[in-house]
Amino acid sequence: MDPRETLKAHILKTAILTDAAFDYLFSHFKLKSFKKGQAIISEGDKVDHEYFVISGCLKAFFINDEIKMYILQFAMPTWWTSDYGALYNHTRATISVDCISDAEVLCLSNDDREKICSEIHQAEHFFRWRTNRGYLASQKRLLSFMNNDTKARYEELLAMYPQLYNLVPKHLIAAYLGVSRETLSRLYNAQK
Amino acid sequence: MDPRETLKAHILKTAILTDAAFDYLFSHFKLKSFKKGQAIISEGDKVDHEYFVISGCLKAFFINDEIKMYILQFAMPTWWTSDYGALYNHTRATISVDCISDAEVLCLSNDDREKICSEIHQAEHFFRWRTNRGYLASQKRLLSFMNNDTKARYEELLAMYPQLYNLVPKHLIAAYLGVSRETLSRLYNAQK
DNA sequence: GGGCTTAGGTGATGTACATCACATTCTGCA
DNA sequence: TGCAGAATGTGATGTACATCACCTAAGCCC
Repeated sequence: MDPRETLKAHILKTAILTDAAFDYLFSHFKLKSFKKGQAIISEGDKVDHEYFVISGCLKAFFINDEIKMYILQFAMPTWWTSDYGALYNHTRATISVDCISDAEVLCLSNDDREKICSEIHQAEHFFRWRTNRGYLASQKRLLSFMNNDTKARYEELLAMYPQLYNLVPKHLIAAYLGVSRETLSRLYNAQK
Repeated sequence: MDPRETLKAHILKTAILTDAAFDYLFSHFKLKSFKKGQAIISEGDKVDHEYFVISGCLKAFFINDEIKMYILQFAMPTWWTSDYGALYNHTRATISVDCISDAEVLCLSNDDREKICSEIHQAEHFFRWRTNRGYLASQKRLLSFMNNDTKARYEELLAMYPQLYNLVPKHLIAAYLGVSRETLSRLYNAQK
């Protein structure tokens, strides 16, 4: 769970970096610890960092008309999260991020990412591939939304992240699936 | 509508390239023309190219259990499309691409893209930003799916792409919105 | 450890949508 | 130009889900 080694192993899966280059890159990250329930990005905030999860679990979510919450992403260790729309377009946060459990994250500022990307070709390569994976995951989820009913999406989610079942309260799973907590409850309590 | 100038203007919005570098990059693209209705990628195909639309309109879609079609993307001029999952993971196409109207596209192979990205840092930069924009669009659409009803999504789509209303048959718009053609028909024929 | 907050279950009811069925128009092409 | 197939409209009916209302059980906190 060493932050430096976690990030290093993660990046070296897709990029080739000398130790010196990685050390330089790593010097731009700041380690922060958060408590369960603590907010990292709140709606309306200025957003200038993205976050790499070392331990714990975050959620990135959107709240509409002050009532309903939709979860865009559960961020587990080695996942990246932020309000990327706000981060890239320099607008205020519409997506919030907070901690489902105590968590440690590595923070990287938008400016530093762009600086590193322009200085180190392989860093740009890494971030291209990371974004690409995010794009494919998002597209897959979109298709699943159009194509599958709630039950199928629920089973798909648990098959992909079995830890979630114990880690995350059920109403948050409902908010990820885009259904009411009542519907989710009825789903897995149904006879058969 | 010169293909070379269209691509050049598109790329120079996010990357800095000398004329020579752009010429080199451009030499890897092949121009192809397609007729309305013609398939570019069919389910089960080996996928090794992505496509930059010069003129016309394509659709990228998924068909489930041989019956229902879901449209992931209408690709208009200066848009990129492919089955990126298959392209990056070297698997067979699950997403198909075909032509809604006659179309001209520039084709770039996966190998050539990776080659260019490793040779030209600014090309890697461009493709990172392109993917990033796709990711943000996909995330926005996902949120819209969870948060808005069909009518709101229909109006959102037409506000963003007014040309679609005349260019694209309504049952394809329904397939993009993820509702039945009947529901869409009733929606905009409703009194008021 | 009593009370308060949060998570979760369950019934009753309403609604947006799918589905099926069929009618009507449009369009391309032999 | 006339016909086949595609696109579109519309009614009747079924269903998955939301919503509201209320209940129980499990943290958590001074």
